[in-house]
Amino acid sequence: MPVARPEPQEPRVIAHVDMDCFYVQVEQRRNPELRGQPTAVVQYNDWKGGGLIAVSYEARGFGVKRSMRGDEAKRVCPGINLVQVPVARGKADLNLYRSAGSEVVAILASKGKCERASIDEVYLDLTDAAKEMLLQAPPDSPEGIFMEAAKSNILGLPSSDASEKEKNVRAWLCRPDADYEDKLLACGAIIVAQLRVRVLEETQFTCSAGIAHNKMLAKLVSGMHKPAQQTVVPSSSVQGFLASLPVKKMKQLGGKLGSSLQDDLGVETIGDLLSFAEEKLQEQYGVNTGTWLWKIARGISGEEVEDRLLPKSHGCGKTFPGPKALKNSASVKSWLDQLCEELSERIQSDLNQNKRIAQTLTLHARASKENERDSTKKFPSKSCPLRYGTGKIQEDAMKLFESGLHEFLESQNTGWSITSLSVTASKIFDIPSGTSSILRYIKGPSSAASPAIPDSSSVPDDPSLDNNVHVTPIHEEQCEPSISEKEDGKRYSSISAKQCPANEEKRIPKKLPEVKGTSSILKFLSRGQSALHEKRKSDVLICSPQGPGSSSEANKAEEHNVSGQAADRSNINSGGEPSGSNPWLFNVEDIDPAVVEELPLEIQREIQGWIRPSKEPSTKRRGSTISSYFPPARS
DNA sequence: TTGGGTTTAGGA
DNA sequence: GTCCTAAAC
Repeated sequence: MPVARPEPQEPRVIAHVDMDCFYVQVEQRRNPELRGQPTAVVQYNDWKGGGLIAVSYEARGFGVKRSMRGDEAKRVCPGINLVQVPVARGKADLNLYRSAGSEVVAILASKGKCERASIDEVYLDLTDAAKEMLLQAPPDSPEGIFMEAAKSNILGLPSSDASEKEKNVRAWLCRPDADYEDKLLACGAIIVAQLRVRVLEETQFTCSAGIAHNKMLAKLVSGMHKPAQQTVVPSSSVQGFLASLPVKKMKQLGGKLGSSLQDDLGVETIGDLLSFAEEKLQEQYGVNTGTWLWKIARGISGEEVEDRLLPKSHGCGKTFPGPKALKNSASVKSWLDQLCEELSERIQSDLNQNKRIAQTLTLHARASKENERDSTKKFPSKSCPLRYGTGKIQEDAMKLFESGLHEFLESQNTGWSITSLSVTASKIFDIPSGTSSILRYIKGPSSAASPAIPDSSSVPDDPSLDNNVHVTPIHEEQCEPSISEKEDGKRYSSISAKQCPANEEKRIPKKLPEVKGTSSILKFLSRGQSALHEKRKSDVLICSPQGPGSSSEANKAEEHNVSGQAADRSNINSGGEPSGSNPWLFNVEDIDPAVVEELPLEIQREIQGWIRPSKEPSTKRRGSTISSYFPPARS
């Protein structure tokens, strides 16, 4: 349910930028012969020609719709070019479009706060830039307005023909007698026009945009004049605009809530909402949603533009419709392996390129039982701490699946079939710059010179340091946690030394001190050059993923692993290596527990306080202090 | 076979 | 914290 946010007092300048039929444009850049032609991007094509996921404006002219199949599109537009989404590991591979989206974001983020809203949309908060322009170089003459800005659409600005429209727009954009708000908006429109031109020049992609005083209005109009145009919403035109806007067009009202508004309250347009008291809306939809509805009817939306250029999670999934449904563990496993392979690759590049670590692995599935059409029961999603390494992710995902399947079947002996599978990596945190690896903490700065693929023998102890933990890199399948099934069905992971050949000589930790209830741990430790209490800080990052079975309440996980990662190494696994071989990720099972016990008490206490961050860090500052990233440990 | 694959958000 | 649903593109 939507929630109203407190709105800032000062007027803001917010833009929503939306790429025009983005996937098509990406394909047209790859193959310029497709430019100007009716084109659509389809994924898969064996069944009815594949599903359309993007349609060029030329094809739309023929009546081609996104809801169509390839065959249908061919029927209404025989000349259409159907381009297939790349397939990797038996599933659609969207990486091409993701990276094209990043190119655009990189440009749009240059003028102010930028929020990646989806693969092809961003919000911008241009308030500061607009104020700056108003102060330093306000638009003053109609002729001085450059073309792209002059082609803007100003909501509520009347004009009879095209040439008069442009004249009026030019005049509006530099009206000396305008309100402060309108002047800011005019500057915003100019900035957005400049940005859109840059996007086109540097990526060959066109986009459309909305410019308004809040996200809601910017979003509502960004698609109003497409393609390759922008629309401005002056405050004076808001009420008139909303008065006739069908409720379903409003973001958040496209589904059940919007239907309920129509069916239960007889509300057809946003304007119709004005006749309902806030209290009335609250009793119908709850306090939060009620207030939200009351406000949007008045064009009020306090939602802020988040400063975030990267996605908050990574997921991959695939559906297995009808006859393709998976009916045994072996086929589930092989598909899960494929999905996990892709996921692993993606979180690995996120780590390498963006210095971010994901903490949670979640498995979703849809299932039905044999003989039971419309089995109401849902397949429960399951999650666990995310451990880096393709093999580990595959292993953990399969365990999650099995656990979900048990619950789904409720010990009935019926057959089942899986119609969709997906795995998601979430709770992603920045590794702040200036951190060094667990190696550096444990072994001192010299360890930075470790070989690309070190093993325990190549990382000799340094007797000059009082800390001498043995660390070996993760090798795929090298150290396998054994999962034991208890009577209650809960799983507990444990590790035995003999399963970990590289550590035969070492004692494997039965448990790492008091890392309880957590899935993964990110924690800085401070230490001085030689003495741990020295003021000078050289930060150490440690993250500690466990596996399935260790994340929930009654959990008595007996063992935990830690992986540390050298964030400040420039050549950190550059270029997306197979995840299992990142020499800068370590598992705690590879660390000699005796050494942990030998750590200074101060550090041992720190370790005992390790706990996953309870909330999103309060700020997104990079390189800030420990406490601002990680709230104080509880227990 | 419900456009498929993702991503985000809020509430229980 | 986990899991679910709604919604969007």
